[in-house]
Amino acid sequence: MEIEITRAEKIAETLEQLVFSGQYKDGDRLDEIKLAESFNVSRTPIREALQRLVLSGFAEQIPRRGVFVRLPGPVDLMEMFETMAEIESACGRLAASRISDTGLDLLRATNSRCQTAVEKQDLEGYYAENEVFHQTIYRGTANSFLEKEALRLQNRLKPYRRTQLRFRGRVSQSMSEHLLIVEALQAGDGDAAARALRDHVAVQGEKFQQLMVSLNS
Amino acid sequence: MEIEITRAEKIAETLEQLVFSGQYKDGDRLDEIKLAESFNVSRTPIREALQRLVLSGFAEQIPRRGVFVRLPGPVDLMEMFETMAEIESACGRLAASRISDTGLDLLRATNSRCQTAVEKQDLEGYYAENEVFHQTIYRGTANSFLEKEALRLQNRLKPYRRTQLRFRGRVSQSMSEHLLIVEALQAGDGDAAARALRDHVAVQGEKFQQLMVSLNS
DNA sequence: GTCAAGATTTTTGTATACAAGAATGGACAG
DNA sequence: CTGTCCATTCTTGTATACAAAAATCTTGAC
Repeated sequence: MEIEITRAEKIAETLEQLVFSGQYKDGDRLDEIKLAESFNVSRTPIREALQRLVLSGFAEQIPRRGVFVRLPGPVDLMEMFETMAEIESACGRLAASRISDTGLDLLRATNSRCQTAVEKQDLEGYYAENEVFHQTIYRGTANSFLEKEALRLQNRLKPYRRTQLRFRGRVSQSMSEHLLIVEALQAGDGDAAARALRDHVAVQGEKFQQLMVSLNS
Repeated sequence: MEIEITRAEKIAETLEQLVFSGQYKDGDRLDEIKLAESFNVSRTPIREALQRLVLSGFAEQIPRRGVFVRLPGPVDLMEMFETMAEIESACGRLAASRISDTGLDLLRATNSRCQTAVEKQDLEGYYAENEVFHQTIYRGTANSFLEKEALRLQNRLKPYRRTQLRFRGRVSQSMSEHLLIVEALQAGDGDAAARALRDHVAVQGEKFQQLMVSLNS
């Protein structure tokens, strides 16, 4: 973790969390003055934080009008899940021929911690370990640029990934998919790893879509 | 093209161009005061523009120290080319089953304009049409999020893509690769399109690497 | 009562002022 | 002559002031 000194960065992070946590609704205007008051700072660091939100895609700026939160709609989310599936697939392909033995060990260890969390019904633990599992694969690509891109998208989708786990049996299915992924990586089979990861993530999108449909009916 | 009203945005774009065009060297400090003077504005819009550069990855900010241009080194570029290859590959896979007939027509038309440019030895024309060719495939994914990501990376790599064309025979090879891609998309063969596009872009990275090596010797 | 045009207020974008940390340079000890 | 410590200067980060554009409100005509 980097140490962040400036107030603007702290504010940006806090604002991201606020938008993440659903404090704001889509289209809400992020009032510079009110934010400045609530953070007890001037408008300057607030404006810098807002810029960060806009550049990260969490908000939209309309010149001379203000900054408005832009929460992804169902279509956006499906597109993002699909993109994530492809990126993770690419990570799998590259990692298959590059991941180190310690990386594989870490993968297996994380996976068993995942399993333990499942048995304990510890959903929070599962989320955390699952994230590490995927991050280990990103790292395994030995491509720090791709790794960063993957991390960015993973973070962006984080609030929506949990929804899939509401489906009965999804967690255990997910675990067996993890095993498939590990095997493919271990065997150095890039195509298999790519396929396994694409399917694994794509399922999340499909589950998410199912949820959307069911909520609309 | 969006209309951009604020000075900060204009400045950000100009600064990006300046960094692109090699006006600055890696590690150069972007002096707020000097920039403000040269743009005839105050530090405020300059700071906003610098933030944009940092968020786009063109520069790095060290708190209380300043903003420094961060040009990608050979390793960074190889990683970016590799990532681009995977993203284009994903675009090909998705576009194969989704691209419209008009999209395919556009692809073929662009390709023949590419060919014309080659015959005319019009490198600039070739660059432009080649870009459109790939952008048409991005569009064909019917996934605007992925399309945007692909465009972002394409833009980021633009200054470095041309280097590959210095190699004898590369242009004609590239054209035949394009044909392969169009055929796969037309046939709706996702795997073939993915493979063809991955290889097509990966070659660029390899050629780039060759160039790097030859320059270092 | 409704709508429109103008005045007022509010808000964003920019400039400037100020505070605090970092870089620089010089004095002094060794 | 060299290295260290302190003072000065410079730069960034933040606050405030001002300008311009948008939003809102008021007033008056119909």
